[in-house]
Amino acid sequence: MTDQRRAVYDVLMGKRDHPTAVEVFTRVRDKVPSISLATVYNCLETLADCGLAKTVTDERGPARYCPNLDEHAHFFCQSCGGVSDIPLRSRRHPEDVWEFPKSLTILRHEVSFRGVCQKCAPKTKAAKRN
Amino acid sequence: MTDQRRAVYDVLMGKRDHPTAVEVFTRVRDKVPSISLATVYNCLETLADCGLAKTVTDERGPARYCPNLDEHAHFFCQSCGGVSDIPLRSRRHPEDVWEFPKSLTILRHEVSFRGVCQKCAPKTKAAKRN
DNA sequence: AACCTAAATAAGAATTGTTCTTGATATGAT
DNA sequence: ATCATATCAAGAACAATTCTTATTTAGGTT
Repeated sequence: MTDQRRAVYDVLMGKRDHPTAVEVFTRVRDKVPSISLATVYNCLETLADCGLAKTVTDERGPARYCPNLDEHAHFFCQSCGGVSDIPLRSRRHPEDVWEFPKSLTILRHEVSFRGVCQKCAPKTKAAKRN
Repeated sequence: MTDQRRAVYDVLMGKRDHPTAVEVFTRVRDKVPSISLATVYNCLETLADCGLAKTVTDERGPARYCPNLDEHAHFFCQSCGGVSDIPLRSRRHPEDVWEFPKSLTILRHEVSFRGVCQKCAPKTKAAKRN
């Protein structure tokens, strides 16, 4: 545990959103001004490997990092780019919906939903009228 | 519909796998030797926009293109990089498993599973013994 | 407390996959 | 045939990430 890792971890836990590596970088520089972006990438990867954070990707956009360790999916707003967590229903599993071939060993899954968030819904309707 | 789009479409339909843009490019050059990679990207994007193909992404790897238009998820083998389709159980929906906030308008979803395929399972076990 | 070794860091170059720019070509309506 | 619009090829540009190298640091051992 180094100063840099501690600072990256604190930044991630301090604000429960889904920052990119660059966003973490700008936030963490307040605490450790000398930190480099490469180190932020390294620290985030280390935290993810340790199970202290999750990596989230929206198509080909920058990777984002999520401090929520519960099993959950993600929602991406097409309009504002916002990301939010979607919880699993209790006692439900992806196997309830998808038919897994027995020959496959499933180790993890990543579920992403795309659409429009509440805040953006009015804008989108207005845009459709044009 | 141009020669290039037709050729890209034929290539995608001709082999039911999940090629990257570069793989499509090398296959399609047999038919249209003068085609450029940028045009392959354009054609694939056009096909995806028309609903004739789906775009599939595995974390930060290259985008892949899928000719299977049925609703399905994807499985990525961590060992060999292979991609396969996972069908939806009949009359099941993601809402059965995840608790969608009513405030969100869900337009589409993307579900990815990761693990080890049948072919790679023995190798992986052997590797674990080391 | 000084020393040692492996691991982590900073800085910037390099890489990867994709998108953009430009001028040339082709297509379809008039 | 002419013109407007869309597509194409070629390669430059771009964004996000990873790699390389030299330096620094953590943390265990004397």
